[in-house]
Amino acid sequence: MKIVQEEVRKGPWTEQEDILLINFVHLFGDRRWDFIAKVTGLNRTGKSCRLRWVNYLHPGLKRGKLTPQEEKLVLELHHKWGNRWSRIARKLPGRTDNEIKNYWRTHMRKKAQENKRAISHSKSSSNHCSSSSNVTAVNSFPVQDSGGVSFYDTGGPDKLDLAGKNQEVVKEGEKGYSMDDIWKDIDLSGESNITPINGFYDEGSCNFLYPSVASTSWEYCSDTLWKLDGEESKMFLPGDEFFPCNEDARVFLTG
DNA sequence: AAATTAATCAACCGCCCAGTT
DNA sequence: GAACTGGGCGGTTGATTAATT
Repeated sequence: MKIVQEEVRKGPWTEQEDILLINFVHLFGDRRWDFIAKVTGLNRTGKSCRLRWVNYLHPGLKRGKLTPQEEKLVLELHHKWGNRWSRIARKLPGRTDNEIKNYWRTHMRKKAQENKRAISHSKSSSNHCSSSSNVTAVNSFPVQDSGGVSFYDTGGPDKLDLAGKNQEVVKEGEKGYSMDDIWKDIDLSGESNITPINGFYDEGSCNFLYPSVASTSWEYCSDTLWKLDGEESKMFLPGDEFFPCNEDARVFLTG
């Protein structure tokens, strides 16, 4: 008899774990993550389950690269809100905060490198520069360095708000690269033609809602189980042997 | 073809906040 | 009102894949 409690599982999710999680989320909704973590018997934390659901399993998630329109929107919204990824993500249907965060990271890294190159080139080739102030900003751009403060943590207009939240008030400019600087930087590299995308999003009309989990529907589940063909998907329906793998869940389901 | 570097993605960590007891 | 707990968020890291040398 095994008495020692299994360690909490970490690392990549298996397909079976995914399927279990999907099933239980459809049953219990996407709120009670600790409970779900327990009843699934996955030995994952509630947080881990939530993350997996939100970032990967949620129906309606888009796959693939951001479209140019989405990229524009991200830039625009980041300009507006800073690193409020989840907030930005809400304006991009089907995209997660994680995805946007990753995109931004990549994007800004690329930008920094491009600028670095451009500057070193302009330095060596000539000393006339029409926008020296921008160059100063760009020069102070700390090129990606994992650990320490992220160079792309620009803070944005919400900086004070965030700083207060994190109890680390950072004066504008002390980090070397303010939000304005980044925008100057982007201007420099020819992306200044970002204009508000009318109609694509607006504060009041963010109506992109995934089908309510509470109103569990196995039809919409078919979207989620994209990897399964009809025959396979049958096996994940409630009542199937694969379904409740945990005693708690069995009790819960059968009453 | 192998090695190296860059880009991307998925997941964890730690902090904070809101709700509950 | 204090303590506790769960969920959400942003930051960071590690693994994988793609591109380049």
